[in-house]
Amino acid sequence: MKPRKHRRARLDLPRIAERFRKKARKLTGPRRAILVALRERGGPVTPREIFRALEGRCDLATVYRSMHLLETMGMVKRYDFGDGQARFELLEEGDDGHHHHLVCRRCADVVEIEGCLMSDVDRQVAEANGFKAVTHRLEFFGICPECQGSDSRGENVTD
Amino acid sequence: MKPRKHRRARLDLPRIAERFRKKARKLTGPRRAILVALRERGGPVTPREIFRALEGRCDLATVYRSMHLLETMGMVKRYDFGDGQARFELLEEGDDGHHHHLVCRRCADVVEIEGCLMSDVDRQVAEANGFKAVTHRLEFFGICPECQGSDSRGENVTD
DNA sequence: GCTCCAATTGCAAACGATTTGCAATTGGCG
DNA sequence: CGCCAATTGCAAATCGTTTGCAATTGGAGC
Repeated sequence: MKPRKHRRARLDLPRIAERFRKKARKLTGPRRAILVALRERGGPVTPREIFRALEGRCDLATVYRSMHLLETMGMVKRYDFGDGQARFELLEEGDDGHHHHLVCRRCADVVEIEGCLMSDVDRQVAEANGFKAVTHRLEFFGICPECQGSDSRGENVTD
Repeated sequence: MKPRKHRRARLDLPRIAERFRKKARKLTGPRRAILVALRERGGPVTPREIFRALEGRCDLATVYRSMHLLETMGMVKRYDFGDGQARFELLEEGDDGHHHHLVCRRCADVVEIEGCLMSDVDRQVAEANGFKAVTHRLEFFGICPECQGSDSRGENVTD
């Protein structure tokens, strides 16, 4: 069995209900289910995957709407692996989710890269170009250990 | 007038025709026009922008098909700024196009960042995780000098 | 220059991810 | 327990991109 690749954020429902209440939002059945599904996975998940995991307990449109809400509430972070679908990762409260991923081009398996290797590059880039509020988007792509043996073509995640 | 932000690759038509011929491809009117449009811009362009620049001289589907072809021929490089549309940049022969961009979140203006600041990070990431053939995708986002004065909300390119 | 045929194109329909309008449903505060 | 704004499901709409197909066109060979 492979080692766990993603930590599973706690799901402090009372605290979450609290955060919803503060914004006059409801902690509904579908939303609760989505949060659970997100925690189950730990890593980045596509809306469709969440939808499938929910087995009819919630509509796909609702998943999308919920992801938007959770994103604005800072409860999930959106990632883009360049394959045309968004991915969302549950965040611990207070975590800004700034880290990067290493994605297998064959099996789409995702490894979390610890720590942002680019701490001050944003600042350098900002200064060098007169920009403000510079952030970046960085993801790595490669072939994972399991896929290195298998012969060339598989599903391609990106590039 | 703003300084030019992107170098304009030469358009050595005879040489290009040569490269097409070698692959039994035709250097057609639409393709020639697309190449010219790409050179005009210099920087990353969306298929739709190319289409508009061509003013009916070629269908949008043809633009897409051409971009695929040019990409496989190594004549353009595809970039993803996370706003749901692809961008393509004309490459000089021999250039692998590996550089990054700084995109204004307000006006979508793009500045080229010289040199890849991540020369050996790919290798480090590969080794640390047992992956092979690791590459990365990195783009910066911020607010450009021109947009820093204008008050908050404008069109949002990403994030 | 002219022929011929594979490569290419335009057009319209198909697609897949995501968004939205709307009427029916539902949390949660009073 | 009731009310009402927030939310949901469903279907239709959007948007970027791809594809099927019949008509068109480069360019290699004559």
